[in-house]
Amino acid sequence: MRTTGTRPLTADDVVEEAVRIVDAHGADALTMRRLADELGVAVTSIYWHVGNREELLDAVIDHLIEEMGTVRARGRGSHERIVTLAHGLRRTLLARPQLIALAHERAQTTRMFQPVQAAIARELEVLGLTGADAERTLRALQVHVVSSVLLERTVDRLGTEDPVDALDLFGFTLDAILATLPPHATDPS
Amino acid sequence: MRTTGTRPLTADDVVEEAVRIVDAHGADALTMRRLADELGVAVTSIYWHVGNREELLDAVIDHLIEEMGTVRARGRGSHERIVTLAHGLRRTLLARPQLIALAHERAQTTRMFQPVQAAIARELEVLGLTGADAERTLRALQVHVVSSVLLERTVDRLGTEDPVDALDLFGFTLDAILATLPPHATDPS
DNA sequence: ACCTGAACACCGTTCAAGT
DNA sequence: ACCTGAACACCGTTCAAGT
Repeated sequence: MRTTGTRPLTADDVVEEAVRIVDAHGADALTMRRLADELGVAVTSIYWHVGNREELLDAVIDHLIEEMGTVRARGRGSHERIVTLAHGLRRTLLARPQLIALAHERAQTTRMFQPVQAAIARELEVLGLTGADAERTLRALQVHVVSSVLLERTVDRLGTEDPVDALDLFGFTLDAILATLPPHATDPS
Repeated sequence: MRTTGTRPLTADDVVEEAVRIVDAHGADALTMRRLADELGVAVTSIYWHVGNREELLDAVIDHLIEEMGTVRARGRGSHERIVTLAHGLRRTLLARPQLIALAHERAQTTRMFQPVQAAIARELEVLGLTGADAERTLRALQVHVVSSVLLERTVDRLGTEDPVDALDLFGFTLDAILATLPPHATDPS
């Protein structure tokens, strides 16, 4: 809630309140009328600041991605560093289920991968992977992280008695992808 | 459109018309009023047959999955047969974008994997994989197929100049997963 | 530049009433 | 058993009007 002073409303005020509602109650709960109420303003004034609901939701995605702290690589070997980056991003994203749902709805999923993209590309270069090969591995990792997170957020409970743990499954395929990479010269393996 | 006779409306009539609308114009276009109009009936009569919109959408998913033809394994080796099953399911699902979107929205994604589940499990058994190990590989393949398809339907064009082909990417990770499997005794490798 | 109320064209759902 | 119209409580958006 913005301060109750006489300062005029800004687009940022609107987006921040929208983020608050989406975070707390999901994207469906973000109606223009509710948003206006929460801001203590007429519905129509929202439109002056953010255009319409579509544009507002895109702004909300941007805001949520910016809020995500930087994911850091750990360990010495590049394989290990990539594993920690992938797991780190997965964890960070799963903590923001509304972002995941929203980004998917609005076909903006790949933007969720950006916070680690450069870091992983750097590690691939250390491994001597460049050009099309690096591109392909990078995309494979992107699809794996983003889509796993996408799916994990919507699993219907399977009929099976002995459910496989999602984290374990994530690591399994991640390892399989990394096994296609060349071992690093200074890798202690 | 059902025949214009005096026969009373059935739940199947409603679901079939709903499938038609979803297939042609997407799930958003499926409003109770439009559906009623298309059936030449009052809105309220829909509720008598299918409960409400939620239940109707679940029925639509069931219908769409049933409509999907059986995916068949090809080739002699189990590795090859699993590859063809995975690719076949992927192709079949991608031909039904509305199913994918709908199933995801309604947290029913894993049902899309059912048409090939038993067939893949059989191949894993041939490879000597049983119990928890088989379960894990099966789930990894499920996550891979379903989530790839999920993501592929919503890719925002990436900024990169030289886009990696989605099919190639799918095969790349699929191969990586299969590389973790034991080679079959009678496999001609 | 910023905000308002009224109005339009939609939604899903309920319910009492008809045959 | 099956279908109806009226009504309720919502939506997003536009637009002319205010300051």
